[in-house]
Amino acid sequence: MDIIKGIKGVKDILPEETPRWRLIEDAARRWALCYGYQEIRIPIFELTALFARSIGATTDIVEKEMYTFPDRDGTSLTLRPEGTAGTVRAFIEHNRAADPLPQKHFYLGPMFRHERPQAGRLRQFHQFGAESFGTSDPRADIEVIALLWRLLSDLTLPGLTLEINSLGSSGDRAAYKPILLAFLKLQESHLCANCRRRMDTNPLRALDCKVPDCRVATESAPRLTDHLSPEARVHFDQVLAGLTAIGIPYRLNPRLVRGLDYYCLTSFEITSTHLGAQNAVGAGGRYDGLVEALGGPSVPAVGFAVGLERVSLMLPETSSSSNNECLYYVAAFGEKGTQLGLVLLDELRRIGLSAQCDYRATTLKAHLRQADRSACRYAILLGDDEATRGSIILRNLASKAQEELPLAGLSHLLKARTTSV
RNA sequence: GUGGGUGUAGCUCAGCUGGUUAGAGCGCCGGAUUGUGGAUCCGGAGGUCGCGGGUUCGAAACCCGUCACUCACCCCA
Repeated sequence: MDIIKGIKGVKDILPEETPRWRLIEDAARRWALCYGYQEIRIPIFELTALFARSIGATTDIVEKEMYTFPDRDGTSLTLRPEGTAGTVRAFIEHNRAADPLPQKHFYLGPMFRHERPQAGRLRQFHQFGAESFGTSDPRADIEVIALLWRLLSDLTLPGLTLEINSLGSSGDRAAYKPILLAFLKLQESHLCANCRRRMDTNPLRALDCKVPDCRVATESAPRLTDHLSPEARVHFDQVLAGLTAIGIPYRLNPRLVRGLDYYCLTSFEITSTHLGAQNAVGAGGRYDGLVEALGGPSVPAVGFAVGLERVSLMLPETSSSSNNECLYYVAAFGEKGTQLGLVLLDELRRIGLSAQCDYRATTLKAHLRQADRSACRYAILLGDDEATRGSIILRNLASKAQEELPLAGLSHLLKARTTSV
């Protein structure tokens, strides 16, 4: 019979890897809480219409990357391809705008996109994201970027660069588009087929095309940042000044155009030289119109998302080991020893001392080998000799020092010792 | 969706221009040590050579197809 295998692009995170994931997730939670963001847990699937309306009907995500399926009554549902849409939906649905506190949320969990897998890209992948609602002040942009930057720096990820741009207001982009389009028309013969198509759909995307000829052709293109309204210009300058004030280095990238429709004004991306072709670790921006577009009140917002697989790929080995450790190995063998060992093991665990045993082992030698492998601190030797004496031998596996202790009340004695240290 | 690379033991990989019983290292189990782990030595288990077809006296190797994995494009975290 054929074995059933996992789905393409969907990976198991095995026990050897979970400590590094916990390290990442714990750091993300810690930093988010530290910045005053509260965890929100939103569903893994939503009505398809939510994503179509928020992300943009003509984006690749919506056009060809969503896991969409009909519910039993025919309603179209979709596994979430990102977290902002659901967070905004929840924000509107529960009328959070009425809450006087600043609404700052973070989330952590799996996302789904039907793409061809490659290094740093999976069909089920994990994101940590933060969303700040209700504040149009540039300090909110700075705060969000700082949270992202401090988190990634804390994890000591190598080769990080913060790139930043302003997309202006929707009005700015509307005014800029014909100017850009006129320029692209002149260069049309030098552009790739893709970019020629983009001239009709989303001309801004031609600016961050990776085809070398296109880069050359658009080198002297008019810049969106030169066509910002005074308000957008001030906002952008304040964000940059704030980043400088708190010591976060950035690089202006006038070509940085985010793929999702809902972004406006500040747009940023953190890349690393230590990833493969997918070098973006985290990215985000401001999306002032989204809440209203989804039927809520007019509420400004800014946020980001980090790809946790990409963080994991970059995480230095040194920071993630030394976990999963167990304190006691109960080496119970022989007829009476085995019986007493079963009880002792349970007593240790009930009192909160981690303990394990390999039930397959029948000899002391086999037990000690397992104790060594499982990296326990101590082995408790309990054979028939000890059983008749009513004692055990406590062996320090590192120093090999042994001492005989009474079996009665052993778990309390050991508990008292570990807490007094 | 498009292109390249790779599929041999649990893992990492050898395997010559086709040649007889398919190999190594690591890991695993056992023994040397009848109640003391890691080191050493000895022994053992473990393989539909991704799958299907073809060429051939003979295929892990050559040809065709197919699937999987992987990297890259598109795009994105």
